[in-house]
Amino acid sequence: MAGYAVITAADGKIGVEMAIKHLPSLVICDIMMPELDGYGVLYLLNKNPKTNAIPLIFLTAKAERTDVRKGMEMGADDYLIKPFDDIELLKAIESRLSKKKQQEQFYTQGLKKLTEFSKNSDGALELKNLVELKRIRNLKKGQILYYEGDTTQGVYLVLSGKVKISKLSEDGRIFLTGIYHTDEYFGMHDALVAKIHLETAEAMEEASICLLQKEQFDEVLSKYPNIAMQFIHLLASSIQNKDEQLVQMAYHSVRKRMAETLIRISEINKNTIFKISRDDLAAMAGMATETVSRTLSDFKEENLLEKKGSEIQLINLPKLQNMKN
Amino acid sequence: MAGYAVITAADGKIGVEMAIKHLPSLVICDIMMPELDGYGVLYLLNKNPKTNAIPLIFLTAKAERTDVRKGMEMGADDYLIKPFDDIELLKAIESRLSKKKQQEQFYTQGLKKLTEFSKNSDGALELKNLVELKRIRNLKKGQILYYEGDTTQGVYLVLSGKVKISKLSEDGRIFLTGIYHTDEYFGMHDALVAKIHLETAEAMEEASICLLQKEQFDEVLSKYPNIAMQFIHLLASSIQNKDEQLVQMAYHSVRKRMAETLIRISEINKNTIFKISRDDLAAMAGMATETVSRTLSDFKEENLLEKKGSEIQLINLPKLQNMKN
DNA sequence: CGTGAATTTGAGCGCAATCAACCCTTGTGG
DNA sequence: CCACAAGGGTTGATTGCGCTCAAATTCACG
Repeated sequence: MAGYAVITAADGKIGVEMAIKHLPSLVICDIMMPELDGYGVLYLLNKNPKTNAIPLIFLTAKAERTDVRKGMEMGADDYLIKPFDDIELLKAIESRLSKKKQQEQFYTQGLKKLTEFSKNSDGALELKNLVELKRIRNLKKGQILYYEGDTTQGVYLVLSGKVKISKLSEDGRIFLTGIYHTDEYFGMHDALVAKIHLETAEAMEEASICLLQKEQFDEVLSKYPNIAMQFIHLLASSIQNKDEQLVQMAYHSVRKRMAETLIRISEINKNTIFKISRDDLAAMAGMATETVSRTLSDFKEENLLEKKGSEIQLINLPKLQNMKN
Repeated sequence: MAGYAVITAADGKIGVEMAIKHLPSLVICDIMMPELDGYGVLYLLNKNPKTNAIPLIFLTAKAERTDVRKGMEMGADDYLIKPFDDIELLKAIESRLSKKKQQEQFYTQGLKKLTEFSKNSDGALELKNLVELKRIRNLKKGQILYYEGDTTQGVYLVLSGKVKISKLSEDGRIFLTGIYHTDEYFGMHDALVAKIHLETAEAMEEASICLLQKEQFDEVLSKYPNIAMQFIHLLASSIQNKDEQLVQMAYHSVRKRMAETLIRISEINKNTIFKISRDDLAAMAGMATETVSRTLSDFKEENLLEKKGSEIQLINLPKLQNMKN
């Protein structure tokens, strides 16, 4: 009655097949289903590059808080609980579809960045084709984009929000190798070298990212040297940073590493005030969370910074920069 | 009488000017001179990209061992002591010039690598012009190619031998960020990003390297995308290695780091037997030399490796790889 | 305003750096 | 041919930084 063309499926498995076949504008999905449950459907659709940008709404009787959480955290776009109002459902659908419209504007934004990226407009058109609306995904805070071991799909461009890239050490400890946000690219190393991700990508806050498919990315690079050059510069400066970090990890004391990490974060955020969890700080500086806590308290004592909750404000940057070892 | 065209200069300063102006095939130079001594001449000629591949012979009364050492270590190609035989001098000259001829063959070798490098032969010709005979330099063990803070000249290709790249931490400790040998490129990061070297390059053994000038390198990359792609891959995989190393530095015990470093070296040398000083090992693994010594002794106890002097032979690779933390 | 998660503080201890002495190899001069 | 530096490598003793485990406290969020 609302004018939508609807395709139905009897269970999760069939639903996924149908979705891949027909590529609908939106998926509405129950959780408790035979063959494959709703979480499975969401997982599979997210995994598949063809379908991972299709909004998905859960419509289910599972009303427990944890169920809702789980669904949202896995990347569902909405969560309706049975019994439901028809108005409610239609509103949710409209809201999702209009959000997708908004992304089209986003897309123009993203494109602008891409065209700026290649100063000489060679290849800009190609890049335009690369950044397809379909490839834009929204991530919730804490949502995982890919895990270590997942097969690579391509290179990602952050349109908004922040994404952290981490690596697991053998004994399970986490190390943050990078934080990326608006207009930055990540996943290049994995996509270009290995077929498998060696790192995990997780959204640090609500973020939207855009996938440049590997083959197409490769093609554009081969065709348009000036774009390739930009990426070479990007990679080269990243190597310098990492070398610098290696020296720091090797020889600097916890105090100095903490100071350096704080400065690095303030540079990433372009602000001396920022929010970050102690765990993330620990994973960036390669130390224990407790030690982070202690060191920050010390720094506060010494009037180098101010902190309330997870918000940190650097006060005495010069002193932090010249922290003795 | 031997048929050489000779240009003379009254002192070191004039000598350098003449050398830069006329670009001779060979320089013969005294050490004790007014205005600028021989070491200064050698330093300046080595520094200048136009003259740094010209062979230089010291011909001097300074006969002390340390003088000879100093001269040779700074990169002189020969050292004759006054009073000298004319035969002796002519032999030295011939030997140097013929060595330069040999380099022409080397040059063909280097070129082969370069053309192989770009599978599709696009741009091979350009690269050929890049690798000019003039740009090939021979380095003695321990000789410094550039220091942190020197201005960059371009990208280097190792033709033979090994070159180590190191970074100084603020308190003067050294960290090895990489070891490069035959057919590998280094100095890219510095040349492409900064105008100044952020790392020090030193020959670990007799080595010969070839300089690809920055502007020309840039041009070739811009013109020939497939070559650029190769470098992108190179850089990307280097980033992965460094990320891996960062995790190791952050969370692994000295024992584990030592094991990983040993394996890395054996992979670089493609051999389980290799020679390396404890200092270099320490600088690679980011620990104290004494600790390296101790750990190696432990490993020997456990039959993981054999060592005599600075030669190490890995015996139980699997156990080293699975070293517990 | 309650609840679970995040953060802070405390106590204890083990690993690896440091300082120091000693050993071994290598090359050199008498 | 031997003695003797000199540099690299090894071993010992000591110390303190930062990790771990544990408990208390604060924060965020519904």
